[in-house]
Amino acid sequence: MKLTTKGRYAVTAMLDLSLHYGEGPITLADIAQRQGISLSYLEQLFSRLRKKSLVASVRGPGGGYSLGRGADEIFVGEVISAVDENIDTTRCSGAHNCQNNERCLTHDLWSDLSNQIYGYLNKISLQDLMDRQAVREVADRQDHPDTEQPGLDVSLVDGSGDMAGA
Amino acid sequence: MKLTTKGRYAVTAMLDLSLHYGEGPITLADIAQRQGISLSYLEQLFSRLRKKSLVASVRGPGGGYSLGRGADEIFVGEVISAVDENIDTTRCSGAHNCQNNERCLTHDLWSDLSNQIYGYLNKISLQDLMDRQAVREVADRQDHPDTEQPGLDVSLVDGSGDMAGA
DNA sequence: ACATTCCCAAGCAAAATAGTCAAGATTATC
DNA sequence: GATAATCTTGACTATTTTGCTTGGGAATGT
Repeated sequence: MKLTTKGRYAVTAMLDLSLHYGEGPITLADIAQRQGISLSYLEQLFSRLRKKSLVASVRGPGGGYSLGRGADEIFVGEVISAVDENIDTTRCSGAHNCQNNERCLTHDLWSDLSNQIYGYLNKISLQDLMDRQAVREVADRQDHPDTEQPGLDVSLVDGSGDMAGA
Repeated sequence: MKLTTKGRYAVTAMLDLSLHYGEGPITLADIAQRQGISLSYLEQLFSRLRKKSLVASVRGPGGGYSLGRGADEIFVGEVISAVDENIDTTRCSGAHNCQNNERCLTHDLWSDLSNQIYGYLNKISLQDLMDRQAVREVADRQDHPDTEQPGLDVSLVDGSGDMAGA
C-alpha cells in the first residue's frame, strides 16, 4: 500500500484549493508557497488530478486551478488514488498469484485492510476537512504569515476518533 | 505510513508459526520454504519480533521459534509495528512541526487515519486469521505441496468487510 | 567434535520517492 | 502582437527505502 508524501501533498493542495474557493483560479505558485511544496512537484501531481477531473485549469495570466466539483463531492480517497497509483495493500494487487501463482497465506487480510482504509477515506470530503476548526486555524495562519498569533497554542487535536464521524 | 512487504512477511511468518503450533519449535528454514521468503531476511524480521517478545527462540539442533504468547493474544497491528518502525501516516510522526515548525494543514487527518488503521489491525489476532477458512486451505496446500487439490477453486474471499468484525 | 540452529552487523542492487530542469502551449493584458 | 503569466509535459537526478546477501559469530543437542 502506498500512503506517502505524494498523497499527503495532493490532499493538502486540494484542501488549499477548497479553502480559497471563490477567489478565482488559484495558481500552483500560491499553493507551493503556502503549503511549502515544490512547484514542479505540484505540477506533476496536478497533472494527475486533472486527468481524473478532480481539478479544472485555466491557462494564461490570471489563470490557475479550481476544484473540479464541489468540495462536498470530492473525497480524500479519490485524491490519494489519483496520485498514488493504488491504495491496495496486497502484493499481487488484487490478483491471487502472490506465491507461486497461488494465493498467499495473508492475501485476504491485506485485501480486507485495503477495503477498510479506502472506505474510511472515501467518507471524508474536502468540505468535511474544511469544517474542522483546527484546519481553519492553520489556514488562517497561512493566509496571514506576518501577524503573530501567540494565543492559539491550545491543543487542536480533535481526538474524537470516531470511524463514521469523518 | 509504511505497510510494505516487510510487514506482510512478518505477519505471514507469524501466522505460519501459529498454524504449526504444537509441533515444537519451528525453524526459519521451514518458514522460508513454505512461505517463499528469503531466510536471511526472515532472520532480520525475527530479530525485531523477538525484541518485542512476540516470538521465543530456542537455539541449537531441534531449535527454532515459537509464539511468544497465545495466538489469540497477538494482534496483527503489533506484528507490523514491530518490524515497520512506525505505522504513523503523519510526516512529523506525531509531533506537530510538519511545516516550518508548525502544524501542517492536514496533520489531524493523517493522525486520525493512523489511529483508525491501528485500531482495525489491533482487533485482529493471529487466532482470528487461523479461523478463516481461506487461510486453512492455503495452509493445507503449503503443508502438502505434492498432492494436487483441483476441487478447491471456489471464491475464498470473505467479503464481509465489517469494521468491528475482524 | 560437529552439525544445526539462532543471532548480528555490514553492505548492496533495484526500486520508489521526491524533486529538478528544460521546453513548450495557451491566453490575458498592454 | 509582444510580453508575461500560467498551465503542460517529459526527461532527468538525487535520495531513501526495500529486499536481500554475505559473512561471520554464539549456543546447544547429539
